[in-house]
Amino acid sequence: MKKVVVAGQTDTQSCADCMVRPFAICASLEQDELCQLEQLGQRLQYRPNEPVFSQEEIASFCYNLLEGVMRLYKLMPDGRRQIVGFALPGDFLGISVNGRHGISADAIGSVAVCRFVKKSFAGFVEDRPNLLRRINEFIARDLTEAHEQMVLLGRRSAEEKVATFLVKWRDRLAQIGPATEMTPLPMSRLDIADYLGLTIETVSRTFTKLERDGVIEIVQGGIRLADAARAEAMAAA
Amino acid sequence: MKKVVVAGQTDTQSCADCMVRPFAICASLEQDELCQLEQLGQRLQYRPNEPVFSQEEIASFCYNLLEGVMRLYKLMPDGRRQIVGFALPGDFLGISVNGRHGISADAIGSVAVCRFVKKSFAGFVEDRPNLLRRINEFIARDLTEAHEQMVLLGRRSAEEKVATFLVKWRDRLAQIGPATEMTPLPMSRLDIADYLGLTIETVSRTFTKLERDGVIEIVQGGIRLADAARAEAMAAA
DNA sequence: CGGGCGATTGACGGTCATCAAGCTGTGTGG
DNA sequence: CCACACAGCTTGATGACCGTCAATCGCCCG
Repeated sequence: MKKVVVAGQTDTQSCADCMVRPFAICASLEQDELCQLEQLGQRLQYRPNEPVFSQEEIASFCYNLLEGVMRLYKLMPDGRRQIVGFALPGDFLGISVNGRHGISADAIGSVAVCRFVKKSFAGFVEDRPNLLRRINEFIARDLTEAHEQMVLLGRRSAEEKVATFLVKWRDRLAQIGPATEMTPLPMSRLDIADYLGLTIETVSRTFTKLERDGVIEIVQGGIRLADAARAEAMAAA
Repeated sequence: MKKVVVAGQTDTQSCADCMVRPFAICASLEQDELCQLEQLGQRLQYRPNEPVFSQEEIASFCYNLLEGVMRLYKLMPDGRRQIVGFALPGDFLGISVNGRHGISADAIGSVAVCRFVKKSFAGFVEDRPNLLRRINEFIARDLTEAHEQMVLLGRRSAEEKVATFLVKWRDRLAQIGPATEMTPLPMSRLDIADYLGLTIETVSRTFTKLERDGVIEIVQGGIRLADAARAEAMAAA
């Protein structure tokens, strides 16, 4: 029986049968440590488009994403938005540099997280170099991806941006789940536009152009990479 | 007497009188640890435009930047370049995620670094949670700055990009050295263009426009923020 | 059936890239 | 001492790419 829990309420579910553990920071923990950490975590569920934390907010918690997809973004004072990443199960969120969140995070569809009070989590991490190193690797990976995204934003054309996004998104999904013929796109066109530094219209036009050119096929809720080789060529490096 | 050392040669100089220690990861070390680390580090000097490490190269070393400015960048197969950051004294470089460098790094002017063999450095860090946490904070800060740079690249106009760059560069210099009336720009216009996702012509035009508008004054080797308030308004958030 | 939201398509214009000169300062050699 | 070369920077003319504004479509759901 699946229990539906709304944000703010807790659930009791064991780390033992956590699907994302091999992908999460928890993979660096021994069995007994895992039990200790379990005491600190709280399982929460968020509904579509519900905010999880916000830019400038005091960063009291950090999160393991268990299920669903989140958008991570920054807003400018005049409302312009830049999505800096999409989070998938296994991702660790909420690291902050000055006690406040540098970005905002929303659920895209339904989302389940494992939430920790930052202070107690920090205490747990304190003298566990294994876990510290694992967190290190996670941030370093994020930084590497951020560098690649800068290349995309600063130096690629609209068509290259869209193709690159689709190829990388497919690859990320393949890493955490079974490979599928169809690549689901849970985020809206507007989300994609704000991720790629484009407008929604340009994204839409580029999708249809790629479809006309036989590179992709647009299907309900996602796309199919009809000519993966050509898409990968556009995404080169 | 100042000793000039070229890349590949060593120098013996003590961490005790290291100017950048308070800004570097070393600030988290006790006196005795500092001495141990000193055994592992090697002081090296690089000439203007000399590469320090390169994308895809096996990452055998990591570096503390002691003096000078470096450009950190990624190259696309067709030669397009995106500068992902400029490094200043105190910065820690060479973190890699898969054993290979994700970016390239050059000296811009003359540069001095403290170089460590990654393996021995990793051994030193191993069971020093203080240092691990400090490195964590450094990467997290880099990631936060990367997020801000994504907003700039994806969502700001050319004028906003240049103004933002100048304001932030001035602020960074102020943090590690004495505040000065003139803001030196050791990097070329092309470097600035490749950092902001623009062409050199657009950067040049924007500089002259900002000067005509009384926002900046272009001087030998740098600029003066004539109307800092207006520049900061353009850089808002 | 009608309302509403997300996506698509079209017409148009602006911003910034491209191509091409010309400029400025610095170093070099006759 | 001046001509010259060269690299970095600036300026100008032109146009492409993508943003803006607006209309329409398709789909879901009440």
